[in-house]
Amino acid sequence: MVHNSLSGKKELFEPLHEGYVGMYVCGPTVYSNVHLGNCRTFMSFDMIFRYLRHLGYKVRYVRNITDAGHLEDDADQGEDKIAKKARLEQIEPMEVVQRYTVDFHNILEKFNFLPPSIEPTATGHIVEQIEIIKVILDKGYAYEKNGSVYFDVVKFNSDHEYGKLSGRKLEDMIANTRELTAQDEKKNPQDFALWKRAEPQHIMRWPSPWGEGFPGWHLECTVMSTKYLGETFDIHGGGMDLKFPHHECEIAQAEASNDVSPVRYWLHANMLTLNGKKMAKSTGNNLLPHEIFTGDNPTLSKAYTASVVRFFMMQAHYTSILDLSDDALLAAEKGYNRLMDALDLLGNLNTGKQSDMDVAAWKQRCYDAMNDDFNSPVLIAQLFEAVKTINLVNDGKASLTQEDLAVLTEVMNAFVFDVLGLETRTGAGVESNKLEGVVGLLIELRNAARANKDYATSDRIRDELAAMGIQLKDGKEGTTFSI
RNA sequence: GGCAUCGUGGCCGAGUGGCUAGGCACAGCUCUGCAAAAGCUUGUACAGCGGUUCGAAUCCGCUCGAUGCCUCCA
Repeated sequence: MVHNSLSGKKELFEPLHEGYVGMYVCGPTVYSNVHLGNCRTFMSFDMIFRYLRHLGYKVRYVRNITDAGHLEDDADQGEDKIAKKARLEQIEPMEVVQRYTVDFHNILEKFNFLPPSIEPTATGHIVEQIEIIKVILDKGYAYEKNGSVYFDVVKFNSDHEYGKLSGRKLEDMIANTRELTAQDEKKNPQDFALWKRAEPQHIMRWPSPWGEGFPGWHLECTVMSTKYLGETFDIHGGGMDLKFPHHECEIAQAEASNDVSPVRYWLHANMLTLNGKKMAKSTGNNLLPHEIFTGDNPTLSKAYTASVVRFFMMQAHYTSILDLSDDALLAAEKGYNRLMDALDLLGNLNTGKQSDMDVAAWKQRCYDAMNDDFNSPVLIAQLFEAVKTINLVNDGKASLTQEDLAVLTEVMNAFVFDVLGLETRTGAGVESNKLEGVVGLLIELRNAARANKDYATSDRIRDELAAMGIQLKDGKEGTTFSI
């Protein structure tokens, strides 16, 4: 079952071709550092991609990079975002693209994203974009004006339905349009650009039948999705904010050129807010992904690992608004640690003659959760049911048969690592090995002091390490530490 | 102003017509030289007001509030 934005309901998911899934997700416009909310969207689809693969589907996952054509405002009067940034920073447009594409990939790698099957760029598909504009022009759903080509929304709406995805009616939109200045070229304010004439100072430009220019936003997604997935494909994803106008325009372009509705299931990931408010650079209520890893932001009390953030995001359903705050991350970190502690125990549990847990039923509940519109929070609740059992078995208060433990281990690993994409807490690296040695020595000294009842010394070691942020944990099998 | 989504216990966050979500925090217990850590146990909430129903957090209506889009932002 998936939630289809087109119908507003949960529908049974049936791929177009049995065993295969085509999925397209609107990628970033690479003109600045990737937005944390954007990361959440991609993480949701990464989880969906992972789960579909886990179920055995052969998935072709296409996520584009928009490196041209995203105009500054939807009145289509603005300037290409990338060109603008390049001008401001006095560098080549492709230098901007390169810099932020690399940043995007770095951040996603930290979050343990699976790479998509294809990651096409808008600039790599200028020819295809020009071709589709010709088709739309031929069919009469677009018009050229002074070297620019606009999509004729009113014409399209006369024999198609514009606004069906976002629940808007063209008449309402016309009634609510503000007066915009310099709206001379478009027949209607709702029309959007397929091709924009490049002004003389514009540095991103390509030749076309209508003169030198650059493609309009929306078009690259239509072109690249149909090129790699076909005229109709299974899943189209993106952030909720792209529902209108971007996805609406994609539907219009595809229907105008191919006469078929392009997407069977529209999936929209909801927004991420920060401390209850939307993130915006202008208000300072903003948090960059790398600032979470360093803790270098006024809203955070400390740094968090990528897996903790990922766990935090997976604890909310992808269609719900999620509010990020320091308290919420702190809580998520503890829950994540508890999950990982249990996973560590899994390898050396004693098995018994009977099981105090119905592992088969539990496994089914895990799949039921994910089959219900990828309900990762319910899945996590189930995983914690297993954590409880693991801890009880570890304490000798419950038992599992060898077979059940094997199933439990397999299912836990599959969901935690393969589907949710979490990673273990690794302190790998030379520096941390040294640190481990040093702290290990201090632990030895402290335990020696404790054996001698020299508590002044033992407490001094413990408390001073604590002051440095290193916490000692006395367990049954000895003392461990965490930072 | 229009459209959309949503308002759940101290906090985060599932559920969506009758049966304990889960995590964090708090409390109690176990463990411990004392702690911390860890483990176990407990906690009965659904914005407000009406309505439908044998029964509503869950459906309908209204009010209030939030978030998103409509205008750059995922």
